[in-house]
Amino acid sequence: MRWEDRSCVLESGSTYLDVKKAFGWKNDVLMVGEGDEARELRAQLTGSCSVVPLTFDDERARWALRHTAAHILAQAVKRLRPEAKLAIGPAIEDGFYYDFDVPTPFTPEDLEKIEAEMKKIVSENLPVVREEIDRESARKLFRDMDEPYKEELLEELPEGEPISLYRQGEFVDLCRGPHAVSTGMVKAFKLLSVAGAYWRGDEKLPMLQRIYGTAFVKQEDLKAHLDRLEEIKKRDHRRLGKELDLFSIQEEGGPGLVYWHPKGALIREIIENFWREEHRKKGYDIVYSPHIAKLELWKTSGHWNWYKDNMYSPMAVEEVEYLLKPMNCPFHILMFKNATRSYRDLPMRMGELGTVYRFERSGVLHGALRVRGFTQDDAHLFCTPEQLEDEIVGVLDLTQYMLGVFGYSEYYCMLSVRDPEDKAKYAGDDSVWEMGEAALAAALKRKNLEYKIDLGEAKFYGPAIDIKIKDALGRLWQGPTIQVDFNLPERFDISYIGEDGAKHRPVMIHRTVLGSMERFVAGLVEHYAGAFPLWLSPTQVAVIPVSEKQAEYALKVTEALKERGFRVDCDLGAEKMGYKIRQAQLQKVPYMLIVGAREAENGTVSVRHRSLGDLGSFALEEFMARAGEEARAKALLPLMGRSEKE
RNA sequence: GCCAGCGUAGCUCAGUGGUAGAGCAGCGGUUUCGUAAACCGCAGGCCAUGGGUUCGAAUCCCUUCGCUGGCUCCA
Repeated sequence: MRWEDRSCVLESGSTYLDVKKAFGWKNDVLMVGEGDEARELRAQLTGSCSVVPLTFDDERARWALRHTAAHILAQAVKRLRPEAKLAIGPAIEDGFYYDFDVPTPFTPEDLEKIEAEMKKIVSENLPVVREEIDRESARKLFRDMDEPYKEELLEELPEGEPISLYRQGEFVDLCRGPHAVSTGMVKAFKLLSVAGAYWRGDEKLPMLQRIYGTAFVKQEDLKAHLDRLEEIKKRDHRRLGKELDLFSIQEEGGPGLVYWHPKGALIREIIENFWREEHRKKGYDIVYSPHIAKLELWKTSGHWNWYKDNMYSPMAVEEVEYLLKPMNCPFHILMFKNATRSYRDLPMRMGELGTVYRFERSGVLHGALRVRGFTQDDAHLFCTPEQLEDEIVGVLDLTQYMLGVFGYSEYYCMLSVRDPEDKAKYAGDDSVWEMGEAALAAALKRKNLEYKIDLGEAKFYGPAIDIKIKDALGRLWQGPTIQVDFNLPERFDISYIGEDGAKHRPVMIHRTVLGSMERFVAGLVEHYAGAFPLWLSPTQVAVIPVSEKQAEYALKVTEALKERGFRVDCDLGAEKMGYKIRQAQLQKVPYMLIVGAREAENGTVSVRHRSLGDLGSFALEEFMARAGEEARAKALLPLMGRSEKE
């Protein structure tokens, strides 16, 4: 065995535990890396080779530890509620869960008791031992134990693969592994929540009780993780949306419908103006379309067939049935169709901030992120098949630029394609799907963007690029999507006249950059933790007089700022200055201008930034020039640092 | 939609069978203040909703609505 420049000789039948001992590795070693493989410590050596110790930092070791934590959870539940039937219990991103079928659901108090029992199991430091058995004995074992879900899982294991069990003390589970050596390794863990979850994620199957938890080797890592959860809570757009008075959802008006308050509406307006500007630069025509249309139109488009579950019931208008739009595409197609189009008109890029309404089941609504009425930054590009790839690249360019302005610089691209098992869910024949997928893939390649293939994620009318953006906390959000569609042009029989004078069928791209205004702004709130960069801040500057005596000067400063296009609040209330600063700070106003006798005399302002604090005094003109530049440049960070001045 | 939890003043929350409370916000005063909360007073609630149990319900039980965490589904 070799490790770095050291080596040791071990007898055959030794395990990686012996390797660990031989090299004197510390106790935080969870697994051993051997080439590309990660081995659990109790595994037998496969031969002579070079190895590396794997600790919690290694993803595989982390998953093994959390998987062991899941087993400890199951063991604790079995001790406290022997009648519980075990389903599955995997490690997941940031933690683990285990699903149980229990006659009465778990309560939060149960969670505490289970956690206490788990602590006991950890302190018992039970060895976690792998065992391989044949199918028949496994079948008998789980039948005797009365674990029907395990039996079901067992039957699905492919023939010929070894069937493995893991035992710790009295507990045994059907499991592929790998695991930590003993329950004692799971030093820091916490159960986080209980939730219902369908067996196999199928709502027709029984609902099980799922317990979520997380586990670490070190207590401080657990604490850091819990702090992060706190931070996520603090940034929650629902909380900040209320605190900053950006938007609300009114019970009297109905769930999933967003009310944009003046400050939120202002942010949205600024973003929309930016959006229009950038789209015009890129050769888009901006349009408006109605909110309802005849049922017949939705039959033609195929929505009535493929998208019915997400649409609201028809309403009768003079005995003709109309539907509220869940998408903008049919309207844009009608506008395309309204004139004879020449190849010279293509590509045609039709953009709209279009408000659509979709039925979402009550349980899925979530703040402004998942709602029933929302405004998409939608566009439909009509082009020739030859132009398709270039157009996709153009959309990717626009996307990258716009996201960058908001500070989203990392993203993951997914190529969403049909589920080959379930072609009935999609419209159109194989050849057009293949053409679409090829164009999307080629565009991604040209942009040097790495991507993963996402089976079954395509829309009903075509394949798509779905881009996930990473926010300030490293969380992924559904961002831009670009969909190729050969199907709707066919259904609406749209055409353009080619160079040859004959009719040809254009290709269509559906695309959105921001997604929806509701979701995008909610995402931004969390991304910025409510502290919008200057160009987006509803209030950019708060003018705060030191005392009433400077009210006149404060108003003069305010007027000057307004004149220069700043969004300003002047706080002339009877409160003390400290109070006003606090209010502005809590509202996350970027700049506070404190004006007292000194400033009034010299025509200056004392500048305080919400995150940099007191920046000293500036001539009003200088402040306006620099803050103006910061806003104009859409800077993500303040341009007025103290260091620069001194 | 399903499972669980929750719903008390504009907001954040106390109150678990015996007369509805606090802080902040609001309003009225006093204070004119130098970088994150001045002081005094006033007002504010059909305890989400409808029903039941009880001498008596914010509190216990059921209904409906909404919210939260998940499952399933999505911009």
